[in-house]
Amino acid sequence: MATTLHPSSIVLVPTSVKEAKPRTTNSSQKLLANCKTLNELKQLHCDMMKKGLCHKPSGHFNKLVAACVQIGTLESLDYARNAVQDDGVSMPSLYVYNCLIRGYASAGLGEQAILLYIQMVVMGMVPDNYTFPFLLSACSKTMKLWEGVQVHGTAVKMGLDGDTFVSNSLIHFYAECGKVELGRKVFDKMLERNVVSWTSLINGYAGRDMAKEAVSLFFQMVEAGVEPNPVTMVCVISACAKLKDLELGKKVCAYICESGVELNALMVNALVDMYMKCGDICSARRIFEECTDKNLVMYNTIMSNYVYHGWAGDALVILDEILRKGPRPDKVTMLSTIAACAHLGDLSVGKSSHAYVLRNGLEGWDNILNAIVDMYMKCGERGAACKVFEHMPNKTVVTWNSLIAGLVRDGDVESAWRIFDEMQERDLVSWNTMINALVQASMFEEAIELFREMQNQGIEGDRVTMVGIASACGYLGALDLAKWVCTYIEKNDIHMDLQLGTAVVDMFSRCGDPSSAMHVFRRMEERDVSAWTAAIGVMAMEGNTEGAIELFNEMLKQKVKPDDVVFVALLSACSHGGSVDQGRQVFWSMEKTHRTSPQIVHYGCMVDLLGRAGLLEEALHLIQSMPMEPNDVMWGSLLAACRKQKNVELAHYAAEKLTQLAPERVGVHVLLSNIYASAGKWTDVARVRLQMKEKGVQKVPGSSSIEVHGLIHEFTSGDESHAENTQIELMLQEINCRLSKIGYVPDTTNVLLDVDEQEKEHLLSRHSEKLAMAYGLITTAQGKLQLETITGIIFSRKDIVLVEIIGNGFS
DNA sequence: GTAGGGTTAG
Repeated sequence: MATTLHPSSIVLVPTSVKEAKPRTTNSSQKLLANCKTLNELKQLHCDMMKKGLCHKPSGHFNKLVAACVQIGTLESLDYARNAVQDDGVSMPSLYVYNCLIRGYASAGLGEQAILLYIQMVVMGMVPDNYTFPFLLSACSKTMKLWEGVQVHGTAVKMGLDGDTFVSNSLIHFYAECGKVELGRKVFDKMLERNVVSWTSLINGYAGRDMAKEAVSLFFQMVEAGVEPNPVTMVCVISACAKLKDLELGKKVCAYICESGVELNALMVNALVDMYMKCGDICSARRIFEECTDKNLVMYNTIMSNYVYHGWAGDALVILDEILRKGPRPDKVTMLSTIAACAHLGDLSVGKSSHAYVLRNGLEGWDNILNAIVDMYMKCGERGAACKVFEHMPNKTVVTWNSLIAGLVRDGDVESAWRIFDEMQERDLVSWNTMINALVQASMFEEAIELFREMQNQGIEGDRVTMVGIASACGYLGALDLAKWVCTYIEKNDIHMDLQLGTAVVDMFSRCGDPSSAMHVFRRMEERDVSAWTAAIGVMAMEGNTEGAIELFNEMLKQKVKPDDVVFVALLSACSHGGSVDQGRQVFWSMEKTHRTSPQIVHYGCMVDLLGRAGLLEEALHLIQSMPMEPNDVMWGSLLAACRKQKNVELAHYAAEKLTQLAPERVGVHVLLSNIYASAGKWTDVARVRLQMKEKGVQKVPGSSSIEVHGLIHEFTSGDESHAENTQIELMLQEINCRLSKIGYVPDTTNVLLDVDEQEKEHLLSRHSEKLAMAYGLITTAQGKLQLETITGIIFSRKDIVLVEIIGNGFS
């Protein structure tokens, strides 16, 4: 044995036990404490046993257990526990139990720690004020609230709840279990609070989405005269990072500078993270560069923040730096790297990262495999993703979510929905992924139905859910639902951030409620160019050119830089408002004032604007003179204008161009046939329709929907499928009767079918919008009233029929 | 002895 012993211990082995006993005791204990590995320790233990030195509950034995805990591996902890339990006769000391409980707790093996506690109590030992903090830390890691509460109860019974250490641990424990308010109660009852008490509660708030409370508690602490230490600083800085509040972060930084607390690596890292989360990259980089002992965590912080902000390329630049001069990348580095690859669609780096993960045995960590599945899906490598997925031993909800999101991106909503249905466990992200997938696939009613199902299962929507639902609602034009969405957001205290605010503005705009849209817009805390575009879109929807231009000028005043899209909204406002001059002005100002060249889409807007105004020649000239090749949209737009102006010759030319560019476009045939029809050229109509039939092109029938009591009812022209068709039929007769009484004569020029006048009138009386309106009139109280008074618009959709009626003297 | 940094999916 002695030959393999650590050299220094050989020197200290006594020659005579009697002579050296006092010295040996101290030296052996010192040796135990210095052991770096379990093997070293085992040998020493064996040696001491031979000399009869290591009996329970001697000081030697205590030190042995402490040394095992110090080493901290699972093996060393089990070795100590076996030593404690070996004879089952002699009683180990309380110190030994405390030590072991602490060891298991800090190794993350809370269950074992709790078992030891139970064993100790069963043996009749009385826990002390050291036992509880260790045990509570074990409980918080395994997140069992009821176990912690029992410990709390015992501590109270034993009169130890007044102990500062015990109370501090209780605060931490409750916060970890998500019950920070219980931690607050403990804090409030404390007679003596130290810096750890404050820090524990600050950290509890910061970690539970109550970062505001955390920062305010920090300033209360300073006011109370308690000096914060580096740990407190780290907690409060990370609270500022969570709030993304740069001003507050700077205030805390200023305090740190004043107080003279020395920066340690953790604080530097927290500061770098805070500055990056607040968007102040320069300050973050400066602090990082100035730090003389950069560690991997700091690199990881910068990388993950770059990925978070969507600057995946910059993240990979940092990776290069790590590989050149930094420490070896670890699993967190690789997680950010893989996420960056997913973002960039960089399959090559993605694949080598996957290989690195496998080579370095990092694949045991579920998160990294999830990220790999996600990366392959985002790089379009469905096969590779599925292969990793199939071999994953622990598929979590995140894994499934990545998969369904990937399928959705692939456009395979059907598969995504099937997997979603089969999922054993769904979280909010699963629901949001699926709801937004349906919205993207224009399956708006299904999206709303799924949202209802989600609520039925007791899950409430968040910001992301509501962005999807607001968008679905807008496309459906369901105003009642839109109002409900707005109330839901308020009631559930969902933060109206830029994205949600913009979605809600757009929703009201599409539902034909401009005043609600503008009300929401005016209340938005922050407005970017997309938000302004949505508001300008409200004006466009109303054909309010002046309003749109005013908003645009206001936007410029607030130093928001216009982008391509806002000009589209602006031009469309001019177009809908029939404001040709303003439209031209906006168009030319793009280059002159805003130094941006009009894109093809802007030329398209101009063609639309000129076409609607009947300036077909000017529109054609613009198409012919623009610096890029005209696309099918422009010709389509011109064609539509020709139809309105009944210019068959130009229509023919535009249609030809259009067919060359997009032979598959259904609209061309339909429009062309309609143009021929309106000019009475029925032989040409027949020819086009025959062509359509030959090519297998079918017009998707137009439909109108109406929302009644929160349900959407959809009608197509001549639709008789509705359950209440008989009543609808009666109402149509009633409407027609009333209309003719006041002298209404249907305008049949838009019925582009080769049928006689009577048939045209019949078709017109049953087109989809009229059916939807008739249904609205019989099903809503407001509708019934409307029939009697007919004073305004009862529909959420702008309704041609209604315009027709009002235009004929109904209002 | 109690409190502290970077972590995937929508």
